[in-house]
Amino acid sequence: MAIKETFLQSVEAIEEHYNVGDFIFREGSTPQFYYQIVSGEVKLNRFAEDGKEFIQNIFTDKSSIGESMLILGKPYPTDAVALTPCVILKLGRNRFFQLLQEHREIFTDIYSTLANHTFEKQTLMRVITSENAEDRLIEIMELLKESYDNKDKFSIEIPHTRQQLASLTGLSIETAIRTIKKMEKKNIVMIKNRKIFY
DNA sequence: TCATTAAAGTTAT
DNA sequence: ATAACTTTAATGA
Repeated sequence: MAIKETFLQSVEAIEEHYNVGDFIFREGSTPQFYYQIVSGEVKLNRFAEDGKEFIQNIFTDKSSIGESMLILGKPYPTDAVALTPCVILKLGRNRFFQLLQEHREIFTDIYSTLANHTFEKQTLMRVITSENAEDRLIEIMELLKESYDNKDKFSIEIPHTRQQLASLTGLSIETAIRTIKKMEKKNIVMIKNRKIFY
C-alpha cells in the first residue's frame, strides 16, 4: 500500500526531514506535491474558532498524505503537522500524474487507498454524529485494528494519546479519559501502564 | 450525557 | 526545569 520508496527515489522524489511541530503543508495552500511518509507520524488537523482542535486523521509509515487534494487541485482543508520527527518523500505534481498514467499498479493503489479513506471517514462520521462517547471511541479503535492481521482481543496497542483520541472523536479530554476507564471496567479495553490495548 | 473549569499528579524533553 | 499529558472533582447545560 503506497509507492515503493526505491521507486520514488528513482524518479527524483525529494527527501524532506521535519521536526516535531513542523508543517508539511498548511490549510488553504495549493497542493504541489505528492507526499509519502517514510518514517514518523503526521496529523491532519484544524482548530475551531474557540481554539478547540479537531484531528481529521493521524498517519504513519508508508502512508501518503493529501493525495485527494493534489488530484483534485483543491486547496488543503487542513494543516499537516509532524507529531514526531519525520522523513517524507515528496514528488512534484506533474511527475506524480505522469506516474499515474504510466503505471497501472500505482494508479490502482492510490485508487484503493482513497476508497479506504472515504470508507473510514464515513464510518467515523456516522458514529460521531450519532453521539455517545463510548461508541465513538470504539469506532476509531476498530478502524485502527482493521489494518492489522491479529484481531484478537487486546492485540493492538492504541498508538495515540488520550488527548489525540479526544481530538479525533470530537470529545473533551476529560470525557475521553472517563469513558476509557468505563470501557476498561466493561472489559472492552485493557490498560497497562497508561497504554490502551484493544 | 457531556463540556467546562480548576487543580494537581505524572511523564517526556 | 519546563512543557505536555493524565486524572479527579465540582458544576452546569
